[in-house]
Amino acid sequence: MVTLKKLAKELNISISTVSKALNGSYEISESTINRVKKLANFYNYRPNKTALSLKSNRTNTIGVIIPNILNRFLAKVLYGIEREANKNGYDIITCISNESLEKEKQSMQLLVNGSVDGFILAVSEETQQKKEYNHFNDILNQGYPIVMFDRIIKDVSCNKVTINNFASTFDITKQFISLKKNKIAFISSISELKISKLREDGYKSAMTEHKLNSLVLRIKKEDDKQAVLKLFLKKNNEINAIISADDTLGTIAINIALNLGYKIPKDISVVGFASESISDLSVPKLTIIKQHAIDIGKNTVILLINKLQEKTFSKNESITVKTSLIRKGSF
Amino acid sequence: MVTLKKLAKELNISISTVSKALNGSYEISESTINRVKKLANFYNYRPNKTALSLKSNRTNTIGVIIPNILNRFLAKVLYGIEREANKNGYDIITCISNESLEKEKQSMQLLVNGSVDGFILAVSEETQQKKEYNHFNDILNQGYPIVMFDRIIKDVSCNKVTINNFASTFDITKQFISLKKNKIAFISSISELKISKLREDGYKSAMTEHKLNSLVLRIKKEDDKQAVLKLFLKKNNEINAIISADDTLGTIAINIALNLGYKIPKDISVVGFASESISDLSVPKLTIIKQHAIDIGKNTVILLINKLQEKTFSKNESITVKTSLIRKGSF
DNA sequence: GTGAAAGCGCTAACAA
DNA sequence: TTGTTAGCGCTTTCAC
Repeated sequence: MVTLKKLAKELNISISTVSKALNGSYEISESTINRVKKLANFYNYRPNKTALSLKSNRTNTIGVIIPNILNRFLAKVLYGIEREANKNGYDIITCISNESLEKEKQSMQLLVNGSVDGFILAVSEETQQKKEYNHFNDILNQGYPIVMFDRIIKDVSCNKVTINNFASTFDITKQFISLKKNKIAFISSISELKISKLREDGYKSAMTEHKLNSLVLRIKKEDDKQAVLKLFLKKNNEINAIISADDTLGTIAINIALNLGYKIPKDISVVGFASESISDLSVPKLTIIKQHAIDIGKNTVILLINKLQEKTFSKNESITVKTSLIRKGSF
Repeated sequence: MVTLKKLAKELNISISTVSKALNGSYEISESTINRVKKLANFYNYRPNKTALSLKSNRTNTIGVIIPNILNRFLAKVLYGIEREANKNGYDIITCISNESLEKEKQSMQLLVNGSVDGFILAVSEETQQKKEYNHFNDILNQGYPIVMFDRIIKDVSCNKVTINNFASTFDITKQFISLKKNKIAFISSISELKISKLREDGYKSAMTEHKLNSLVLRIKKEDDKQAVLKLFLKKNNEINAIISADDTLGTIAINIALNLGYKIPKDISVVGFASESISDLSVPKLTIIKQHAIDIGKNTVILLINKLQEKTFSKNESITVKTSLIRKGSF
C-alpha cells in the first residue's frame, strides 16, 4: 500500500507537504503540487480509509440490517439504499437478521464500535412479536442515528419511511366494491407482521363501511400455501376478488383458482403487494400494489445522511411513500 | 464513545495497563484486571474498530460485489456469505454492480483503500461480454485476494466456486431421454452469461450423443417472456420436456403450457435452475435443479479467509458445488 | 512555501 | 506489576 510517507520520502519533502499538496492547499507552490500529484497518480495512491476514519471520527459507512434478503421487496430496498449511499460517498455494511431478534441485536452491537456512522433497518419479525426495543434505544442513546423502514416501531423515536399500508388496501377494496366485486377475501402469509395487520385493517374498514362481511385467511409459515389456499377457495366458492398481503400468495392464488376452473379475472380478480418480476410468473399476470422499494431505500439514506450532517439533532421525520396500483391481467 | 484513555483516567492507571488488562494479559494483576473489566463493562466499552484496523492493517471486512440483488440465487449466496463471514468475525461491505462493468470497477476501486481485506464477487454481465478483466488483475496485484463464484473468469487466477453447470443439464437431459422424453427444449433468458452457455452445452452434448436435434430458445431481456414462450410452444408442439436455464422461465413455461391446454408433467415435463420458493408459485410446482446457494456462499468465505490467513499465498483452489434435482410436480 | 509535531484509539516492545 | 513510548496513516496547527 502506497502511503504519504512513501511519497514524501521519494520526493524528499515532508509528509505534511505531500498531504497538503494532494489536497490542493493554497500554502503549497504550484510546482510542488504538480510533482506530488504526478507521483501519487503514478503509484495510484489512495488515502487510507481507516486512517481518515480514525482522524475524522466518521466512517462514511452505513449499517443496514435486513430481516430477509430473499424477500424481493426488502432486496429491492437494499438496492435503493446501496445506490443512494454510493452516490453520496457512503459504503454499506449489510447484516441479515434472518427475522431473529438475537441476530438483530448482535449485528447492531457489533457495529457500534466505530464501524458505522448510523443504521438503516427493518425490524425482524421476532422483534415485533416480543416487543423488545431496548437495543434500538441503547444505540440511539449512544449517538448513532437510526432510520427504520417498512417494519417500523412506533415507540422508538427515530426517522422512519413507510408505505400507506392501511390506505392502499382500503382504496383497492372500495374499488372492488364499486365494481360490484363484493365477495372479497384478504389473504396473508405474513400475518405476524404489523404491516400485514395494517393492510388487513384497511381492507376490513372498507368492508365494514359497506356493511360487508370480511373474509380473512392467515397462512402460517409452516403450512403448505397451495393446499391451504385450495381448501379455502373451495370452501368459499362465492369469492370474486382476492387481496394478497405478501408477494407470493397473489400468484399462487391465481394458479390455484385456474386449477379449480375459475377464469381470472372474470370470475375472480386478484391483486397483491408484489414486485413486477413476480407478476410475470402467472398467466394472466398479477396486478400488483407496487411499493416503490427503490424510492423507499433512497429516502432512508437521505434521512440518515441529513441527520449525520446536522450539528444538533433535529426532530425526527416520517416519510410515507405511496403505493401505486399497476394493472397487469388479474384485475 | 468510551476509550481506553477515559477508562485509564478514571482508574488512575496508564492506558497500556488498561489495554493489557482488557486483553487478560498475564503481566497484569488479577485485582487490576477485575477493576478494569468492571468499569469497561459498566461503560459498555468496545475497542474502536478503526483504531484496531489501522494498527493491525487488517479490517476484518470483506467486499462483496453482486451483479443483481433481485436474482434469488445471488441473494441467497449473499446470505450464505454474510452468515459464514459473521461466524468468523468478518463484516461484509456489499456493492451491487447492477450488471455494469463500470460500476463493478468503480466499486472495487473504492474499496481498495484499506476498506476491505479481500473480495468475493460474481462478475457482471457486461464484464463477461466485454472481456475486460484488468481491474481484477490490478487488484490481485495490489495484494487483495479475490474469490469468484458462479460467474467466474477462467483467465483470472484466483479462487473460484462454481456449480457443475455442464454436467447438471447433461444429466437431466439423459434422464429425460431414458424416459422416452425425446423432444427436449432448452430455454434461457440469461444467454449472455457463460453459465447459460455451459448449461446449454451440457444439454446439447447429451442430445447429440443420442443423435437428437437440439431445440434452443434464447429470450432477450427486452422481450416479453410470456409472449415469446407462447409462440415457441405453439410452433414446436412436439416438445415434451423443457429445461430452463434461469429461475423464472421454468415457472412461466408451466403456466403458458397449461394455458395452451397441455397437462404438466404428463404432456410436458419442466425443470429449471430455480429456488425452492419459486417452485411454489405454479401448479404443479416446478421441479428444480437446486444450486445450494448458501453452501456456495459459505465456501467462498472459507476460501477467502484461508487465503487471508496464509503467510505465503498458496496456489488457487476451485470448488465445485454439485447441484441436486429436487422433484416437485413438474417432472 | 515547507516542515515539525500533536493527536485520532489502539497495541506492544521496552523500561522501570 | 505497571508505565513510557513509538507507531499504524492521516490532517492540521503552528513554527520557521
